[in-house]
Amino acid sequence: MATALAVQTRPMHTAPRMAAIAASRAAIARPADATGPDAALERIGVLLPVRRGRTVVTQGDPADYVYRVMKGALRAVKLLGDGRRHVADFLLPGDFIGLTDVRDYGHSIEAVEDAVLQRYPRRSFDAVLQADPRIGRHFLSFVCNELSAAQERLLLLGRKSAMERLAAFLVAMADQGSKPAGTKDGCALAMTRIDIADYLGLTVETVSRLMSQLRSRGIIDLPRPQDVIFLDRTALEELSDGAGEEMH
Amino acid sequence: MATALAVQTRPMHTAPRMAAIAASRAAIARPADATGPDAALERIGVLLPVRRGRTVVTQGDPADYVYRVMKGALRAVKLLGDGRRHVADFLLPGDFIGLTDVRDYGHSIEAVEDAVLQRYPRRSFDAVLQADPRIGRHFLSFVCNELSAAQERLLLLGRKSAMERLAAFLVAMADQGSKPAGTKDGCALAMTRIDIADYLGLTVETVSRLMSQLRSRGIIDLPRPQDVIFLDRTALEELSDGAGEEMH
DNA sequence: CGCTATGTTGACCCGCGTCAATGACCGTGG
DNA sequence: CCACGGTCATTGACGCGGGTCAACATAGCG
Repeated sequence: MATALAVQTRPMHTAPRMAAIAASRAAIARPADATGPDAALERIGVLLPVRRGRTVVTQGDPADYVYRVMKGALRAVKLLGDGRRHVADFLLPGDFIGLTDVRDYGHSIEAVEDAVLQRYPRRSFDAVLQADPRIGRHFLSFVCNELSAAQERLLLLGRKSAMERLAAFLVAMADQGSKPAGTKDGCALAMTRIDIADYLGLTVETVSRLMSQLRSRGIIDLPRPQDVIFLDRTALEELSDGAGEEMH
Repeated sequence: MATALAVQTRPMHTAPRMAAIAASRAAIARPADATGPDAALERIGVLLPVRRGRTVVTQGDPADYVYRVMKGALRAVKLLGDGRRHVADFLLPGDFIGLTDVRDYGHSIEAVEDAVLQRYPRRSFDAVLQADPRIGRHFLSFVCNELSAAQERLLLLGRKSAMERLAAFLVAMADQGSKPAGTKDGCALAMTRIDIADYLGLTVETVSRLMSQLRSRGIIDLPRPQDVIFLDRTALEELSDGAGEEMH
């Protein structure tokens, strides 16, 4: 999905410290590619295993490192003072957890399941960007895709019903990788219902009820809570559109 | 699914968590500066006046141009097939439109009021980026800030009440420039209630009712629908936090 | 001048949140 | 091995915030 981005300039004298950010999933297993960021980054990175439930970075802490997800799944969480919780994103292999030209992390990052990260000191990361402008272009492209995805999510949170959100979520999860063992179509959800609810702007109860409803309507099967098997993907996709294709 | 992130929070007390609207406007009228993007872009751009209500680009059209807002205000709109409407962002002087590596525009861009844009052919724009890596780094920084703002807006749409959204919106609009003539604090709203509602994920009626409620509580004054005068900014800011500061 | 877009307000209602109870699963310790 | 406590998921009963529908006022504009 394309996106018209609105980007704002600011006076040049506040020179931005370069940094990395969020990137769309980049090919991790790709063979060494001198033009991509992979080769250059590998040299400055350290592998870091993370156990399920552990917090990698905390919202508000100084952003001294950039991370890249190699394996597993994590969540980016924001909290409000009264306990409300928002999952800004789920991070999967290839994603970057990083920084911008700002000093502090904007979210806490927690492991949804056991994960492996690669960690780059920010200084080194900046140096790599500095050394090769082409890498900067790659990241610009990545971040633009991130922004585009975030804006689709704004539409979802701002204008879609609970069922539309959940159906879209399930389809997206299925399209992006892990499926329940030995099934043709579906998704294996590493995260809990609470995480899903906080990601979709709903409550656990609503997510749970909608899952049950999808099952009773014969659209999905739920052998276990975390395994969703699609019995009727077309129906799911229609539900995610509100049964009306996006209009241009 | 989207992915990644880890961007920051805004320089805080000003315009807390309001999206892309806030932040420093670009120094458009600034004298030529050889190190910034302004000088290089000026040479390839053409001035383009746009009347209120006119559509500059249409969602789904090929993204052949990049625009920069020089004057006025525009909105980035997405539509769903059943008529639901979502305003992804308001674009103000200094903002860029169409900055993406994707082929098509993801939103329609319409003028909220008479505006002036500068238009750059994408080819030329890319060439400028190519020619000077520093400009690319500036844009990387800009897009990161955009992404960060979008993620604040995700929190707003996903987890905040109608009043919190409106209060945050008003404060952000006030912090970002135009005030009603001859007042100390407040904001002049170029957009309609419908635009505000579609931006905040609400309905016109709700926005209107909340405005009236703020007035009857003595927090704002509304001499005209589009002029909001702050009688008690502190109260507004507390409302925008849900009366509980963001927790880290 | 009407005509249409916009804003405000009221009455009603429904989707989803809230509160509560129950059961399944899981890791831990006796 | 089972007992036990904690987390997670599901389901029901109920209520409210905000959406829907409708009426009316106001303002810009041809």
